[in-house]
Amino acid sequence: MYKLITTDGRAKRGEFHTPHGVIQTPVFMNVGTVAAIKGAVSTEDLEQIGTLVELSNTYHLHVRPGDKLIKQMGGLHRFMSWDKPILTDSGGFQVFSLAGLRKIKEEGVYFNSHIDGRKIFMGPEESMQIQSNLASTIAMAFDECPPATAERNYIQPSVDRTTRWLKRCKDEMARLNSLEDTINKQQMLFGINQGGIFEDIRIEHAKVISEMDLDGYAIGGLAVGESHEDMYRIIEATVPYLPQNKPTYLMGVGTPANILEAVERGVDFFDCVYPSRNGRHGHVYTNQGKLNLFNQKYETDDRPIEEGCGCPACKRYSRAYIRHLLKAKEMLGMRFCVLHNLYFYNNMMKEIREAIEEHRFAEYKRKKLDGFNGL
RNA sequence: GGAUGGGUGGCCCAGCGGCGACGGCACCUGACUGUAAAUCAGGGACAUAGAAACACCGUAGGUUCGAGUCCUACCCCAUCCA
Repeated sequence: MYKLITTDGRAKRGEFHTPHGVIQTPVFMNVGTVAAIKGAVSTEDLEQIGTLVELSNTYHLHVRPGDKLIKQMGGLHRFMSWDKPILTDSGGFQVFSLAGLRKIKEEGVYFNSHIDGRKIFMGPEESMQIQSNLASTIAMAFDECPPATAERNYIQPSVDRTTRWLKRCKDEMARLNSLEDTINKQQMLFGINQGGIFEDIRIEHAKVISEMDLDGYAIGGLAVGESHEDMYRIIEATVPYLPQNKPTYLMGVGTPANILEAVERGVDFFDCVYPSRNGRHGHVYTNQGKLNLFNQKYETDDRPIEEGCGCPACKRYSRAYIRHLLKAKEMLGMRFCVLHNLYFYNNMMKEIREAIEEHRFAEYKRKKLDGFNGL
């Protein structure tokens, strides 16, 4: 259940109530695809860096260790010892990212496993069954995420099929939630809007799926190669056609600047691999922009990544030390960078929530963007 | 003193007459958006921010249209013998 606390322009400050607790929005979900945030980040760490929601992936957990195993181990929450909300992505993104290893049909998608090449079939029903076994808080509908380069005549039939798949997802989810041995009988389902960079297709699709009374709605298929201008234009055009009494989730986005722009356009949920992947690659976020700690100029830099930052890395360690760890390929270096970046994102969302509550989001956003220096 | 093997970017090394010199590591730089990513790409042998020109394989000669590659001498390193 989504409760709107206040608005500031089109920016929304809300609370999303789930069986695993309340999610304060806008929120950034921390991505742990295979039930682990890459970079040796533990569940205790997540508690320290202010993580509100963890995100995992249907396709990846189905391939390894297997959703049935996770069900046998009591579900994803128990398996990874995390009792706050978990959102599972449906495998729809893998239709995009593993494009070379799959075939799309009306019934679903045939993948060749990226691990051992074996055939895996995933359609809407399979995705829901897997997510039900994982027992995540929120399940995502199984969609096709087409690339930004896709033309109208590819996008339209793809979106139509995604709509048909969504109906099948909804029916299957209802069936699974009513079964005796389902772990999370209150599993929620978010639908996904598609339509590439074509506003009319996006809007039409938003209208159709809005009538399906789902728990939340996502905008998918962005940040897949289109320009920022196109991305912001599509968000701005689409959000008003999604239910305002439900959360809106912009999938896979993005940079701190992307998030600020999208919050301003009414988005509540975000996720992105940037903070963790960039962290592993030694790129760290600060309010003055992004630093590449591999750069020689940090060799003897005794300052923390960011002065005044409350993350476990900044409270104690210098840029020079972390650079050394990274250069020496010590996992600790990556770990510090990932912890810092996730803290930075989680903390920025907290600041965003406060700014909206105090109706000074526009000013907050402007100052933040000025500081980022094009981040 | 003798024998043998060897000296090629910061390091390890390929090369066996067409090389303006392969590869790895290290170094420098960049990319990464619902994670096939602790990954990927680019750079540099002298010089340069980069490009062009000039230059390059221990040193000095020689043979050859052409030499890192063949020959001679010398210097250095390693191992063995005295």
